[in-house]
Amino acid sequence: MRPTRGGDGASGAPSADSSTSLPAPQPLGQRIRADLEGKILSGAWPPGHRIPFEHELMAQYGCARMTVNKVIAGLVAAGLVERRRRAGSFVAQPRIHSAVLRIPDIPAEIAARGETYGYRLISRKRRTAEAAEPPGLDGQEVLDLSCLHLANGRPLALEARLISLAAVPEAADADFAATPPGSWLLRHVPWTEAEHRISAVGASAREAEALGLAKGAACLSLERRTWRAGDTVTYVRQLFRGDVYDLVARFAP
Amino acid sequence: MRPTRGGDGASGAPSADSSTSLPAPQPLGQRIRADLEGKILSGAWPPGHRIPFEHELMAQYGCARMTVNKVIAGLVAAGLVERRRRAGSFVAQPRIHSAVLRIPDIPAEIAARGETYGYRLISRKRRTAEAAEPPGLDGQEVLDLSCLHLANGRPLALEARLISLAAVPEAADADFAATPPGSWLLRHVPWTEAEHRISAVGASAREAEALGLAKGAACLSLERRTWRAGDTVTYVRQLFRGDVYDLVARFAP
DNA sequence: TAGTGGTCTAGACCACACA
DNA sequence: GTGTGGTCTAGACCACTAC
Repeated sequence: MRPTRGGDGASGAPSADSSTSLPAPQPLGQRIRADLEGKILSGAWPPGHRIPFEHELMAQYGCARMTVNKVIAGLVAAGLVERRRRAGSFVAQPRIHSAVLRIPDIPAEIAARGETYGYRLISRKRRTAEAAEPPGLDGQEVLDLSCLHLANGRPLALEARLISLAAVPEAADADFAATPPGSWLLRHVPWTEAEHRISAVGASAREAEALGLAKGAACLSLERRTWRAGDTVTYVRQLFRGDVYDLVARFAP
Repeated sequence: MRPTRGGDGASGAPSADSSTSLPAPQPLGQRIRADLEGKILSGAWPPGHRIPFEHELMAQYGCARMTVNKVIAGLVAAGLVERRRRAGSFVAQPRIHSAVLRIPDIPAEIAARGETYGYRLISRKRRTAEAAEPPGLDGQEVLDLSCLHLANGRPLALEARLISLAAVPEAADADFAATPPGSWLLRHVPWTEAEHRISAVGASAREAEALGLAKGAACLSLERRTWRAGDTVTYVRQLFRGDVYDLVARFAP
């Protein structure tokens, strides 16, 4: 026995037939993972196809069941595979349904575009949220902020934000005249859940003026509610000029 | 030794002291996972905090290292934890930057809302894509489809789609008069990558007429390019009525 | 009822990063 | 060196479920 990698026996023959002189420097699990992913993503194993049983893969790769089990568990976590007891493991139906949407901090986004970020605080009020307002902040004391994000000196987005002072008391002392509230919150508040709503709306007269647009011009509205342990931390509505801002999501299963 | 769950020793006493008559029906790994997640999501362990070493968790839960290793690997896959050799494992910085955006099939989306789905094929042409067109289909033969999605009989979205006949030759024979191309493709074509672009635009005269809107009305534009192994499979632009359609993304780190 | 995945163990050797 | 995570093993018992 010449333990190639593992603790004792099994040798784990990295590749039963290393036809082209591959010393297989890659961990065996990763090689199995790459093999299975390749079969699935190339379409060789279409959705619904039953992948080999764990004991078959064990024999095929000459490894322990734990090894293939961990690999398949990873594929399940990645949404590529579904498992059913007694029946086997199957290639999952691809779900274009979900995509990873990058919603960067606006300052970071603008910097990434190579433009100069500008920020202006429009108003800052401390008040009690009313029942009719969108987030679940009824009756709570909130900080009500309005601000403008600029790229290369031109208005890009108008932001209206409520911060719960019950959830984030430190916000009362923060200097939002210099720091955008989004950036400040990202650094100061842990959160457990967020909901985004993306829609297209025509700018109101007031909004159009702030953004330098004509009334009714198409804008992208991004609303976000953030919770921590069931309590609403903040609600924000960002209104982007439709002519200069897109959201892009790149997704690989 | 009374092997409660594990193979041989360790006993793994599901709950060393079942003071309240809890038989701990939950697998130990899931309990550890829930404990660690709770600490992270509640903010008790803020971003950057070092979580206990594997050998510490082993001792704390009285289990094998493989068990805690698998748990932490899962947290890494979920983006909650980062690991550095020799240094330890750390709570990852939360990234609001990315959210899981559900982009369902339009028929499924409408059905989920409790409305009746309707579909109308507007045009179907077979032609050669020109160089100036958005996707990377220059010079390829494509199927050029235009169709309308309706909810409760009212127009909801206008769809323009190109399907590469090189990548999907079967599409030439598909009956898109009855089946929306998106649903057909989901069932027939594996894919490896997709890119979405979401923007707000004012409807053109032609688009406004198809959707029953006034010219210039704000619409949500969803563009999607889908690849398989580097080749563009399909490009689609769906134009939703801004007044009746939102995209919602719910996200937990 | 038989066979699948679900979970767990008590070790082991290795690579790597830091002191 | 020293200690961390990275990976792997050769078993084991259990729960569920399709047949």
